[in-house]
Amino acid sequence: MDDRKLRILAAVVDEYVTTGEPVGSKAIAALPDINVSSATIRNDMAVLEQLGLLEQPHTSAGRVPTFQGYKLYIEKCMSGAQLPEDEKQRLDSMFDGDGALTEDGLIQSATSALAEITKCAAVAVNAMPQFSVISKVEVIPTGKRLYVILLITSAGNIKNKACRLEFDLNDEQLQFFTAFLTEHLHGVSLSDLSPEMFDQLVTAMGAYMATLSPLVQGLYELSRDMMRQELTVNGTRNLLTCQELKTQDIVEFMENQDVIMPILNDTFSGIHVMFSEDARRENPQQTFVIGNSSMIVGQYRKDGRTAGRLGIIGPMRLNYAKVIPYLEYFTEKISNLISEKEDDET
Amino acid sequence: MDDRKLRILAAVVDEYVTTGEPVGSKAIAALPDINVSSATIRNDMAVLEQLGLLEQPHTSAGRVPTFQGYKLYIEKCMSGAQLPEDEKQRLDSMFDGDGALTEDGLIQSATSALAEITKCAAVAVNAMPQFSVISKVEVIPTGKRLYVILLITSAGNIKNKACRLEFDLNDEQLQFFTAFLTEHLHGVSLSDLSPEMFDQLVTAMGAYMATLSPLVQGLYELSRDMMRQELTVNGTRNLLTCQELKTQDIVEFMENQDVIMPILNDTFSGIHVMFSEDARRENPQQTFVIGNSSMIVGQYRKDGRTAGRLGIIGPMRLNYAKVIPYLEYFTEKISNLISEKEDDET
DNA sequence: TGCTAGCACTCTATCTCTCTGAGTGCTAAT
DNA sequence: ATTAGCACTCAGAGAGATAGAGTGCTAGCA
Repeated sequence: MDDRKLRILAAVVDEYVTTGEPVGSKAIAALPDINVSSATIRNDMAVLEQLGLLEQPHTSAGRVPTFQGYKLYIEKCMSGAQLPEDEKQRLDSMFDGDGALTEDGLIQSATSALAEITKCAAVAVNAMPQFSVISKVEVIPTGKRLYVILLITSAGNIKNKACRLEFDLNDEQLQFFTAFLTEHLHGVSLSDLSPEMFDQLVTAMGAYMATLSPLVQGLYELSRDMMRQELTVNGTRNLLTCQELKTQDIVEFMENQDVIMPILNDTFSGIHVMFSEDARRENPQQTFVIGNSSMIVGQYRKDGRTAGRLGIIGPMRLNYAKVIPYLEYFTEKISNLISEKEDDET
Repeated sequence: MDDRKLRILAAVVDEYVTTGEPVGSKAIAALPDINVSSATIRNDMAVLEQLGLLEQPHTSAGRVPTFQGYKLYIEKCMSGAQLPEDEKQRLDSMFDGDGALTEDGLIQSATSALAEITKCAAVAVNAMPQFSVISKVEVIPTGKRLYVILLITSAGNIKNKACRLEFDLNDEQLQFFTAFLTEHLHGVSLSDLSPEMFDQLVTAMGAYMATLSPLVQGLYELSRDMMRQELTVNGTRNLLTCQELKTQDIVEFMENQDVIMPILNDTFSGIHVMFSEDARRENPQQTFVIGNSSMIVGQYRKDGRTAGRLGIIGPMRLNYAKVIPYLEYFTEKISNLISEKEDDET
């Protein structure tokens, strides 16, 4: 695999990515940094095709990269692609405005910005929040027999849930319950909460059991709610405009977005590019719903530990050299912003 | 407009709705309850066409209803269409399960069920919540310089927001602030909250002003958040499978769902059917983004007063006789369930 | 040995032409 | 008022024909 062949591969990818048409030998010969004739290029292309890096839609058409071609391109031809400095600044200013942004908010803006910029779908999941612990449980009366349970974790997640009881609680009961919950749940990891544990809680309440068990039930549901990994998807509609993706597939993905969860969770460190063809070969039960698509995943960290993943789903024909730096930027940015916060708090 | 012509119109609509093909005179003559020859039907159809109720895609094709044809059909030919009793029961059981369902939850299940059943997009908005009043404001310390504001309205809406202060509050400050807020805000209608009012609040706090103003700011944002009418849209993807709707239009709608808000808010009482062609004629700045579509809107009530609207957006070629009873059912069901709750509470 | 010019060949996309059949409108008969 | 019959229209499918982009191969050149 000499240098010229790599340059030709890169040229085919670049050209195809921008035009969407199969690339012929003449078009490549016309490029300024290629100084051989089209015949030579034809020979090289034939070799690249034998290596499985290029393919022809039909005999008399130009060449198109295969997913292996893209892989090699990403690996060898675009190392160190960077976001221009002014673009970085433009994006930075987008985040400057609101210092009080929550992690959810950051993920929302990042995915929607990524989707907008790349014209792809952008996805994110938080890491399994099993290690965060309960930092506060509060029960607040809000109306006749109506109570709100407030659950707050060390990771700063807040959720509430309304509960209706059979009877009103008096102050003593309320105080007992709040104290009871704080005693038993403060500092407990979400992953340690089990139905059994809640059963034990209910029995441990003794005389209050009957009255308060709906609240415990509510609390259990709330904790389950918090345990759930949240999948954020933005810009799926962008995919509808790519002709190389089947509308059918996109609709299927819209209807059943969760199928990408295992893929997102499996990814190793760094930026990872996957292709649907590839995935289908390794793992016949199609987790990758959309044919001819690729998925690029990176992770964001909170104080050095993976806190979630951010990715792009788009057609295989994608401007990787442009898109990957953006993804790198956003994961880095989110990591900084949420870690900064944590610093700030402790 | 004699009875036979109406029957022919109905037959064309029914046939076209099921097959999607223009309907010819022979097809109608073959129907059991039509006992005239195809030539007679041709004559009648020509009249219906002159009246603007039917049209031909091209000279040698069958007839297709115009939106005015659908209108007349809905008005004259399908009065009293009802949901079969067993279907009602099936749906009833869907709601039976969870008595603790919130209004939001009900809207979610109703729109997704409607979307599923009708294969259209289902939409809902709550009525402007300007009349609900604040029933509780709470400030809860949750970490170093970190506070959660909890806002609850008489309508049972609960929202929280995290706020970070410059300094920690001591107990006295916290108590003062809670009492202060309760005094000034309890029973105040959301629509009366204005930036000016919050400014006054801040100045009225006197010495506490500097410390607490971020909380007041947070509270203001929270109240704005609650004032927002929430648009729920479900099943837009269903529209992608209708060939008579342009993908382009659907994508535009997905990107900018809010444009239907004014339409939803304008509707009068009862079930209302609107057609994009119609709307475009009356109101050239296209609020109805999707061409060839129709929108059916009904309202749900809470204790007799309109509490929100529920609607379906689909192609003009829609089985109105099937869909409208479903919409009626769901609006009625939601009205009952949320009103029941209100009874229960007061 | 590596590169290039030239040429015959392949194959898709596009255009035109024709043909078929569904459906109509009109007229004359019942 | 209804119907049978007939000529007419027009979209859509199918069949060639054509153009042009791109290839592989061969022979010649540095």
